[in-house]
Amino acid sequence: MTKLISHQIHQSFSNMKMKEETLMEEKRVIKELKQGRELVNRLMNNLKNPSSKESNMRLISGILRSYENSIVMMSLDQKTRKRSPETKRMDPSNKKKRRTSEKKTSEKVKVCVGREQEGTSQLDDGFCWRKYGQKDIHGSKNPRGYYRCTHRFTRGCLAVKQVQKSDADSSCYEVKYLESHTCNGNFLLSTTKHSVSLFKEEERNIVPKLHHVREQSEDIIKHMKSEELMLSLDDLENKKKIFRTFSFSNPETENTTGWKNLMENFSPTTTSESGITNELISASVANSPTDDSCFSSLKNILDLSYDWSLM
DNA sequence: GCCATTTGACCGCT
DNA sequence: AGCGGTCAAATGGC
Repeated sequence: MTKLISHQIHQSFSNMKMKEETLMEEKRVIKELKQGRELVNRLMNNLKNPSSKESNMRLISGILRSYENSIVMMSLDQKTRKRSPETKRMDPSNKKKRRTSEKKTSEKVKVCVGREQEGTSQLDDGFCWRKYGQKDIHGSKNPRGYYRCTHRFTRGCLAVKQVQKSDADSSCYEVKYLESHTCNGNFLLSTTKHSVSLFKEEERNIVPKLHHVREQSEDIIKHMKSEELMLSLDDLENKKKIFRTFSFSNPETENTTGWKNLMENFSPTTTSESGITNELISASVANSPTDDSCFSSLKNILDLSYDWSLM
């Protein structure tokens, strides 16, 4: 009895912790926006007094960063706040309605097939996942497992995957990835929304090594464009005669034709080896997010080393 | 005791 | 109304 009570207290503390985290998140957003406002004021001063030594470009970069961080934090906040503990079960009369227009914007990406790992029902794709649900799916023999990134609350990573055992081949799993990992803290990578992972029995032991390489080269990657990153990985993979993961970069910053050409050059060897169909890749390209970002456009201008001091 | 998983309930969408 | 995705209390393993 006392054990049960203490456990419930513990759970309540966990819920309180979640609430605290939400409040802290709000404060961080406000702080971020205030910083942005401050930078705008300084930029305006600069424009009024051209003699000022402060770099306009640096100020603009700061403003963009501030807005981007706010957007990231707010989108996370909306998703995690869908249902609070006190709105459920505690007081059934105080049920909170879900917002109707809040249609999930995650890009449904891909289905890929993997093989069962001995002694575990999980596929090791190199990331840490936490299961948060399981559902029997209408018309399917096997239930679907719902996983999210372990770092969802600590690093705000929104990556989610769905794993379902194939009806046709019980040793195979269909894995669907929604959203991408942002837990590496790399915003360039965070805009890489689409990824396909393939899991083969003989490749599993290579996965951690690849992640080690990825972490080590994080600083280098920050200064690389996505295409370069892909090609580097491709090169790495070719050297080892393996292929496991490739990422679709965000077309916001890419030329679409160039992107498709790249994929066409990229896919023939990999697809034949891995079993992924060209249709899948085409669909993935077609599914690429199209929402335009003013920020990325501005960033492009900045990247082109536009001389802002001339303003 | 802590943490991950399980599982029934909740809720939006079609 | 039924389905699929998510939540969170309960449970189990270490």
